[in-house]
Amino acid sequence: MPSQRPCIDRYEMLTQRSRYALRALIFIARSGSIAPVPISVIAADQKLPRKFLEIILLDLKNGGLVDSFRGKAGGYRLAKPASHISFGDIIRLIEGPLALVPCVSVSAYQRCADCFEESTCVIRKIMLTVRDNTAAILDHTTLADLSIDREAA
Amino acid sequence: MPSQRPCIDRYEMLTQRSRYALRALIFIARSGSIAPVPISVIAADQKLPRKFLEIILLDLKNGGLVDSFRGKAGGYRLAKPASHISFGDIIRLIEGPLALVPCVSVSAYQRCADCFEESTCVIRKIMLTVRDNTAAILDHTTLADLSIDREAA
DNA sequence: TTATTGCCTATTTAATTGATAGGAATAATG
DNA sequence: CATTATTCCTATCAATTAAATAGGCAATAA
Repeated sequence: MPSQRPCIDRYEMLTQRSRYALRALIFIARSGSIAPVPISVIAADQKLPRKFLEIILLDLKNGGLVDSFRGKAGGYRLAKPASHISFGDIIRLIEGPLALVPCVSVSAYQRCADCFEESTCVIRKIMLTVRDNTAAILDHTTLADLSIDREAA
Repeated sequence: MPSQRPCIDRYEMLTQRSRYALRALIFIARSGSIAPVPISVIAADQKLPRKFLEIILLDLKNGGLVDSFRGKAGGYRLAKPASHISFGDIIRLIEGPLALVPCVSVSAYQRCADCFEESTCVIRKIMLTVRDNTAAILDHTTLADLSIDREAA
């Protein structure tokens, strides 16, 4: 085992936050309910840590993906039609840009600190291709594509 | 330096380690030299922190991507033809699996801890598509595709 | 023998991740 | 009006990681 890399697990993967966000939103979308869904219901059904989920749903609210309602009979509801909320939207909001290097990010472009010549950088060229492909897939798939009947089909 | 993290807003991106590894290997490949390239030359040309680069090159050596030679006239050399070393090889070695969730990783598969039913998981379905596309791109591009004349073309 | 080079072990600093805790604000309802 | 079920806010925690630096050991060619 190399010195600074003791464990075998993975580091560049999606965080729990993002996975929880996806699961929560998919659950809300599938519930089809017009009434807001309380966090306790989401947490119980999806077996997610309730308090942690609170923070995530707050981010989703601040990001404009859900609306929330306080007090009794409160909860969370999609802020837009399910067909207008893509995986890309969710992941960009919770996780950050899809790009693997800052210089190919559309949502948060930044020149690499030690870049010599961006236009001829071969790393950039490949990472741009990867980003575009990833974005095409994630932006194309929405919460509406995941309804229960599609699932059964 | 205000921060140890040159890119402040993004977290799932490639680490510096991976970028440094790519740049070092590209430099070695482009040098075309049969004689091993000393780390001091790589670090100076690419402006990489020398001691940090040592650790990275050691990982690349242990991973079978470079051969190293000690002593005077020592240094590093590609362990295989450039056409046999892909971006995917390098990134998997230094960064980890390409997959965004463990359950779609080929090199390090692991069932998600709280997975209900892998076969019907819609998150998995999409992340598998992303992984396959990413892997296709990164595994298809090798260090031989980055020669200087190609660059100029 | 000596200069040059890679190799090894340890340490440092700052940040992030995942999570928990306690309470305040808000709203429906008896 | 009081109760109760909610979201919202602030703070904290432990563990892990990234990025880098430092110092010395080991090998090897000239």
